[in-house]
Parts: sequence; structure tokens; C-alpha cells
Amino acid sequence: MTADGPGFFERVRELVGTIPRGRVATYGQVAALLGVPRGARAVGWALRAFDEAAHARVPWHRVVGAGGRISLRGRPAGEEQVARLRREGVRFSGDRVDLARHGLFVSRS
DNA sequence: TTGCTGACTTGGC
DNA sequence: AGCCAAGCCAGCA
Repeated sequence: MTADGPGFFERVRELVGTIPRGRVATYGQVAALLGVPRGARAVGWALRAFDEAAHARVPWHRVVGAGGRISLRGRPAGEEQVARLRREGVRFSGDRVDLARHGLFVSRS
């Protein structure tokens, strides 16, 4: 039996979809929550592999690199990601997202 | 099965 | 601060 439950795509899509508005998670954190501590790269690959329809219903912009870095920097999508996050009220420290304020499990003061 | 790619991460220089 | 190399994971030829 090769079909063991949902594929990686659906798991990533489901988890990313639970990220509250105004908060962000890192690739490594998403991977860890999926039960794959070192699957950060796989998560990025999954998000990249989403269909256009999936992109529309999944808040992919709420997933950033370690330390709040924008991995998409240097690519057109990177600017869009930053714009979307700012629209949600996410603060930036230079070129990085303020994880201390918008982290997944960080309580805002 | 092997090898390559990629929206990653960490450590060293 | 920025660049390079190694490690890790999933999918595909």
C-alpha cells in the first residue's frame, strides 16, 4: 500500500491555511509541525508546486525563511509577499519580518 | 535505485 | 555583512 494518507502537498496546504492573519511561520517551523524537523526545503518545494487555484486559497505569503528572512528576495513574488504581509499589518525590521511580534506562537503585547 | 533540483537551515570564513 | 559548503527532505527522470 503506497497511498498512506494525504500527500505532502495537502498537509502543507492544510497547515499553512491555519496560520492566523497577521502572523508568520518559518519553513522550518512548518516542517517541524508536520513531523519533519529537517523538511524545511521540502516545504518550500511544496509551496512552489501549488497550483494557481491553491495559491489563491493558501496564505503562502505567511511562510518566511529563518529569522524572518524573505527567501523569495530577488524574485517578483518576493515583492508581492512583502506587500501582502504589510497589508496585514506585519511589521518589518529592515528586510526581515519581526518574528518577535508576528511569530506563530508569540503573544503580542 | 541513482542523481538532480529547489520558495531551506546552519556553520564557517 | 556577504558568500560557500554540507546536510536534510520530497518529487521526478
